[in-house]
Amino acid sequence: MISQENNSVTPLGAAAPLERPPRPQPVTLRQVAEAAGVSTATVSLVVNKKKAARISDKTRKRVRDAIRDLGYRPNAMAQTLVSGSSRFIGLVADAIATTPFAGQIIHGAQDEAWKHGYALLIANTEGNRELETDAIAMMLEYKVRGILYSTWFHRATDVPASLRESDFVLVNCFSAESGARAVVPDEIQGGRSATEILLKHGHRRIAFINATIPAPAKDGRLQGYKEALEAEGIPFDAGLVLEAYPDQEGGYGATEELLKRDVTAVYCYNDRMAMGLYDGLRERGLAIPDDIAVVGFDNQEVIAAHLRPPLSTVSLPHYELGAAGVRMLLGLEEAQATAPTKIYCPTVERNSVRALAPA
Amino acid sequence: MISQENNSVTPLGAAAPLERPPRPQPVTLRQVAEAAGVSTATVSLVVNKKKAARISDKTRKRVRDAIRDLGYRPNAMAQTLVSGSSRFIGLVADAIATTPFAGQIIHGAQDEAWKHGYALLIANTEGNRELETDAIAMMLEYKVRGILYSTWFHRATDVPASLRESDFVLVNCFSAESGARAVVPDEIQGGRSATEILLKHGHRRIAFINATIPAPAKDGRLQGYKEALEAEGIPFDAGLVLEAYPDQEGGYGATEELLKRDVTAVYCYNDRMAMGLYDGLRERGLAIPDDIAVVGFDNQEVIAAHLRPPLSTVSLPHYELGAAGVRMLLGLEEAQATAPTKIYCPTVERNSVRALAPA
DNA sequence: CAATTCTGCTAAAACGCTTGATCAAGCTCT
DNA sequence: AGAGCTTGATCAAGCGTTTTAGCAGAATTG
Repeated sequence: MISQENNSVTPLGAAAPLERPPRPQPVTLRQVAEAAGVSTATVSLVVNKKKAARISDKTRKRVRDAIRDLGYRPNAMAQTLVSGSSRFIGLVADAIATTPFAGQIIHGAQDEAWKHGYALLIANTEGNRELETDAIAMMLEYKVRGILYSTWFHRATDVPASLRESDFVLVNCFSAESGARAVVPDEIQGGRSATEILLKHGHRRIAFINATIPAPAKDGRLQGYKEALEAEGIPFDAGLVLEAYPDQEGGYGATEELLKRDVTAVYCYNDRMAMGLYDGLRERGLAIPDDIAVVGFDNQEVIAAHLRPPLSTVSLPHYELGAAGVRMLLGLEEAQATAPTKIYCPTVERNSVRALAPA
Repeated sequence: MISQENNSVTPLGAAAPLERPPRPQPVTLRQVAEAAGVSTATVSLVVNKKKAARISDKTRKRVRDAIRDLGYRPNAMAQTLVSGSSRFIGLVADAIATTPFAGQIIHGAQDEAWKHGYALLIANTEGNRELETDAIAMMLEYKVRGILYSTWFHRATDVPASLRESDFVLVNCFSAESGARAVVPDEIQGGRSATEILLKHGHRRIAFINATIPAPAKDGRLQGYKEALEAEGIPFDAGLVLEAYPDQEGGYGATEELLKRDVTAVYCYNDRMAMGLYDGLRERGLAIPDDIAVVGFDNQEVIAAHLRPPLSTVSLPHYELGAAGVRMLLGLEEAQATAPTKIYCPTVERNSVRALAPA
């Protein structure tokens, strides 16, 4: 039995639950109109700063005062009802927190949306198809201006049927079929850039530790590597391409094989592999960048910027992906009819590469 | 002057911009009612599965068929207008993408909100006070059920005035003044747990590398360390507490000092410092966990799980923070009147700690 | 000075939905 | 047979805005 001592009127005891006072009903347009002694139409006109409207300065001021005094806030729901479409953009993501990647897409989308007066409505589906359908339904019911459908790693996807009931843009993924607008990172250019970092420091024998798992990134980054070599007139040597699982353990495990290749530099499929490789190299007494230069891919800040030495890498432009997705959705940026729009992957140079001393 | 060639009816050239066909007006309740030959009231009743309503099975079916045929979706804005309060919960964050932390708060909040039929409306303020005010205003206009105000690291904050116009809960931060509900990680317990990992493996001389910058975490984690030692009857030795900037470089730089202390184990303020420390230790030829045991704090997956050896640490429960925030907002979980509600920080044991061989 | 144009403001419909009040039938009781 | 239920459905008001058409009076014009 709970003691009855808590019946005291204002319990100030340590564990007393917070009493939330009921909120007053929000102030409406009508109340403002009454307070200012004008019609609701007038108030609306003032609130929305309609240029065309003819309202005397006197009235205008009275209305504004009333608004301030009452603390009026327009009811966006009512506005939306009238206008037919909300100032929402929906973002459905398959993994919000697994990596910082999705966070950056959200961030970019949110900033850009905000810039154009839109708010972001997000839903996390964890890859669950049913959740996804529900999430899209919810967004549709809220009459979103459009939906950004995003994945945390670059891949092909199929477009859920209900997505077609709204405007939508695929972000960080694409669909083979029908003209769905999409924006993805330019993996090929990224791979080229990564390789070029090494090239421009004089390296000629450059290994590439690719991922084992199939993905657009796997193909694109390899292709970029080839293009960069070719541009320098270096023949592609398939023997210099290794494959490993794209994480720290994979990079670590590839060390042995790598060293057999007698290269002066390595380009890793991603930063996590580079991190593992650092360990492998160090265990064998090899110094970065003096004994071997390393570049990664992804620019995962927590890792790349703080490795010893800091890792040169190529950025996956997730923020830009989100922002570009929004622009495309709003029709501010044109989509290509035939293929996903590719976003540039910028180079980030740190200290894991050094000019090769002439032999 | 733009060339007129684009006037061709359907440009099919490779770079032709995608023509978006105008969307048909969404189907309304009224249209469904007409199609089914009933009143809108009836349709509303069956859509909302009102138990009390008396609708014959025949009618019910006709309505449902019409709904399906027309592809009707309720207009949530209209519903909200009527009901007065939306199914939105707002989340304002000061840094969505800087760390994975905010992502996890969002994730937890979104999952929990969804579970109760709410959608998450998010805004990123980047710490900008003006943006913050705008974001909150927007949420108020959308008549959110309440607002979660979150910070990416645990700290004191002051509550923006406009926040008080709505229900709100502070997440990962707290306010000294007035009874604002808040939920924060239990830093003390976390510090205790971290130390206990070491203790239970037989370590007695345990160093603590604390942060230099003041924060609830700094005090709490230290206090937890003291409590754990005390519980084991080990006198606190201030000489075993170092301080460094809480990142990789800080941890690396602390190595030297640490080794002068002649300890068998270290507890680092966070995983990033531990990562730096790994490098420092390795450079000096010391092996983890054999020569020295290490535990971190935060459980930053990308780092902790993939260091060599994987790092034992304590989790910062960001997901739970977000989820608990939502529950508290919805009144499903009681807030304490006097202090922020503290969320448990779970231990994550990996391989950076080994039982100390008896001397 | 009458005709016209401006100026400042309002009335009222519409947006899509919910819900309490109401109603017409068909039943079941005495 | 009439009173009283029950059943199945409709009516209509109202939620808080926006916006078009229109109106009264003042100012300008010829």
